[in-house]
Amino acid sequence: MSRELAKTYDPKGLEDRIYQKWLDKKYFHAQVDHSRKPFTIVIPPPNITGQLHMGHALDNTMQDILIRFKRMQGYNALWQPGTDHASIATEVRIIEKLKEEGIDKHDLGREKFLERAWAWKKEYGGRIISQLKKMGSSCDWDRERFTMDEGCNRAVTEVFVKMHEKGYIYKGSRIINWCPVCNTSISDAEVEYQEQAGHLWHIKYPVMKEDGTPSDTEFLTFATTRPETMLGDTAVAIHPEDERYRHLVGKSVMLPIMNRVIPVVTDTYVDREFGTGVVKITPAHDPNDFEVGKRHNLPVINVMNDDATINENGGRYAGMDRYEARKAIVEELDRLGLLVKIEDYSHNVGTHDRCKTTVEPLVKEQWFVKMDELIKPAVEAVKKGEIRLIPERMEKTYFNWTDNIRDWCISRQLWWGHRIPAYYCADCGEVTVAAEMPKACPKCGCVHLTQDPDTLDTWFSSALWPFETLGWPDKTEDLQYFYPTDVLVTGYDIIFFWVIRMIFSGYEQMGEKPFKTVLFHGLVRDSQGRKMSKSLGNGIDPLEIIDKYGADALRLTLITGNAPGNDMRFYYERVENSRNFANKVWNASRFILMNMDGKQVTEPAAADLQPVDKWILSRLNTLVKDATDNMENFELGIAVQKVYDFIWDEFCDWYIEMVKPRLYNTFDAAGQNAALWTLKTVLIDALKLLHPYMPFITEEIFCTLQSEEETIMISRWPEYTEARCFAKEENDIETIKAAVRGIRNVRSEMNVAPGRKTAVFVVSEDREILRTFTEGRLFFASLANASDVTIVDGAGEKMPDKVDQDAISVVIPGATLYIPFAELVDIAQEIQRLEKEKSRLEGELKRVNGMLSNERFISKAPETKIAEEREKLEKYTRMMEQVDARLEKLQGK
RNA sequence: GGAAGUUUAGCUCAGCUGGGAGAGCAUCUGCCUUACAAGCAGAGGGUCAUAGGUUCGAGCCCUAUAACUUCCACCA
Repeated sequence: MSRELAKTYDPKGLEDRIYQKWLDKKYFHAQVDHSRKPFTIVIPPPNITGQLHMGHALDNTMQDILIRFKRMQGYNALWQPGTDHASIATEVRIIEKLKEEGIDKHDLGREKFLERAWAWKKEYGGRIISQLKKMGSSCDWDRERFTMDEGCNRAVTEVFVKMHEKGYIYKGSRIINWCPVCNTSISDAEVEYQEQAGHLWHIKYPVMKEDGTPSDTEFLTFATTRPETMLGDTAVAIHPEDERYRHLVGKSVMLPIMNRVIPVVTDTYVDREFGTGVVKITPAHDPNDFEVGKRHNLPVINVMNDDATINENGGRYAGMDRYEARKAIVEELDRLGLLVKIEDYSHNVGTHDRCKTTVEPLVKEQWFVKMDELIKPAVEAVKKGEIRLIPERMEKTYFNWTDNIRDWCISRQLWWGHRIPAYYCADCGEVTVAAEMPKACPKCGCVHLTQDPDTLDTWFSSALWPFETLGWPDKTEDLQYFYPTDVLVTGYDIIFFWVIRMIFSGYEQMGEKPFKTVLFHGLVRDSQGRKMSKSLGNGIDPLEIIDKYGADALRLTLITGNAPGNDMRFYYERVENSRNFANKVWNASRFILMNMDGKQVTEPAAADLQPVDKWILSRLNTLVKDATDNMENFELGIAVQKVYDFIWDEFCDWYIEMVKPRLYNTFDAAGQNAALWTLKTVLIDALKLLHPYMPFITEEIFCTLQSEEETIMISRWPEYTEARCFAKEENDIETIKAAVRGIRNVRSEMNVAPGRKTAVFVVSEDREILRTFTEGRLFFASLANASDVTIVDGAGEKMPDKVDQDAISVVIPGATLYIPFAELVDIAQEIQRLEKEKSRLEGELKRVNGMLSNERFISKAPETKIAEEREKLEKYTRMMEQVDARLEKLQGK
């Protein structure tokens, strides 16, 4: 590769080229290697219907950072990719598409429908993958899996059969959530409650008299939000201790319209305080009523069809839609004089999270997973810290769900998905659960067997993802080596759907946790804090951002300034800033390359390294330690912020500027070499630290800089070393920086034209400080815009009188700087400036003295802290003396 | 009804185990200084929501309050 970089940073063209190179070189591929430690992440498989959105972008950026970091640290890093068939989401999309063509799913038939689905998968399944590649994701694409591939199918069947044998999976008639639009049952987790404005209808039923006829005068009044369900009422309930209704215990009421006599039952479920303290009981259409019905052996009368129209049990309302029926029934009750009143009422209505249709609780026969036993190891694991959730507070959410867990309804009346491996005998009705269809009914021996038409909840297969992708149910070497995985990165919004289910499945099937750590991130919202959604049209397409600013800039934007589990807002300004940073890195590198041009840069002798070189090497060394520590603790945003600050502030704005005079001094070859070597060394390590966050630009620069190296992505992660701790040099350079800042400050304050250079006198009694300035004289002069720097030993030499009188002075720790401005100096103003500095120092001294004179501080604070404060006291005292001396001189004039 | 989170500069947010309040953007001043105007140098701007408490010391820990957000439950 050439040793040149284009003049301006342009991610376009560069990123695709580099990604292709990585693919060609198989850098992402991981295989079992017992000489190295594995580090594994399985991707949350994106839906095949999906398009890359900001959530994916964030999720995958985080995973890629971790994987690249660990890979560089020498781990055998595997990022296992794949996609999810997304049963219901995909099926809904295909139905929509068929509808456009005027085709009904049922007319098409199951087989043809599945053909369409697989064609869909073929067409769109790869789209999201290519989009993930645009992000720079270093997944092992050779291992790409799909939740409905042959291996996953086997895993699903195996788990179903095994859990059925153990009694964890059963079929039962229970009240479930039904989506009348998608025409399927859904799990509790898929129900989303929405507050809706509705009504509370107060209705009365006539009490039955002794003679078996309904009373004209005695009624029981209650309130309901769903009057249409009265068609299925099989009782009216009151609280057993409710004095108001004691006389009605054991009696019956007449259910109007249906003209059915139904009992008055007593049940503690009834809240005496709410409404009239009377509840109508519809066991077939309300989960609570279902329970009441069971307790009192009430009949369950289902009055609704699957499409939420009233069925034949609803008498003359049969065939009517649920909301039409509601209206008509209320009207009829009104005509009958049984409608007492209508109140406005706002309440929560369960809707299907996919289509937002109001779900209908229905009694149906479905397959369930029994949760009480299965969940135990999953609870223990998090309690004992065997699985760590980040941030920790997610544990509360986790336990809130596990503590109130109910059996999981896993059967769906859908076609796209894993078909339930249960077979029914047409002759004797025997149910056989087996991996394959039995040749004959094991009970009656006949051959009239049919498979259950239902498929499984899409999360049933995702729950097995961490081990099925590594070869389970076979005992593969991969599984042995890469499982359990290390980190799961995902949004907190699917903790119930996915995280918990993976955990109990891992323990149940593997006898081992699926991952050690779960790293949660929040939602990426728009700049106004709203969720990005199609209906609002406020979504920002990551691909557009990549096209305009580059994947590196997008990645950096998503990972900075955000704590785990917190939502973030997306701003274009922030992407611009990230892009600007990339440009900064690019240009600094270009500068270094330009200066290296034609020169052989070699490791300098220790003596050739100047304090500035040691300073930046030492600062880098500290950065390596801090950033690595942060990354080990999953504090990715903090880590990269430190790298950012180091590169932009310390390296570019200070070190490069400090080193320029030496680079331009062609007479000192050794000094030049030391400077170039330091520049290059620091840049390379900084690039490495940045690589996981901004993989493309760092690769491009690294390879240009190190023409003999093929890639940065498997280069060695920098390590902290005592050999590069230079505390003294760090201190010295900080002093010079303080001097530079001080001078720039007064120059700016006094509006000195940048073109006007001035002499600077540095006066100190401290030999070390004198030496520091002597060694750094050249760059100090350049940074301070000085025409000439005179270093004066305050202990021996004397300042030239003229300078002393007409100069501005700046006090820094250990030294006083004089800048003779002649005509610009206004003594009164100068005194004022020094007085200001004096009062600042007084404040500091007051604080430090306050602490040090506090006996309790001295006796209780750690010694290092006390020593630190004593040093400050010393420093400020000296500075105060310097200011005082200067003031005395000026005022005495 | 239960729980969690948030409250820090004009805006959006960091602040990791308690030890002198930070960034980006925005604002103001001056600079096209031979890597970078996608830049450089300088400046202004904060009772860290409120009230208590613990501590030598609190943005950080504890208690209460307020506002906003989210999740869970679903009293018809």
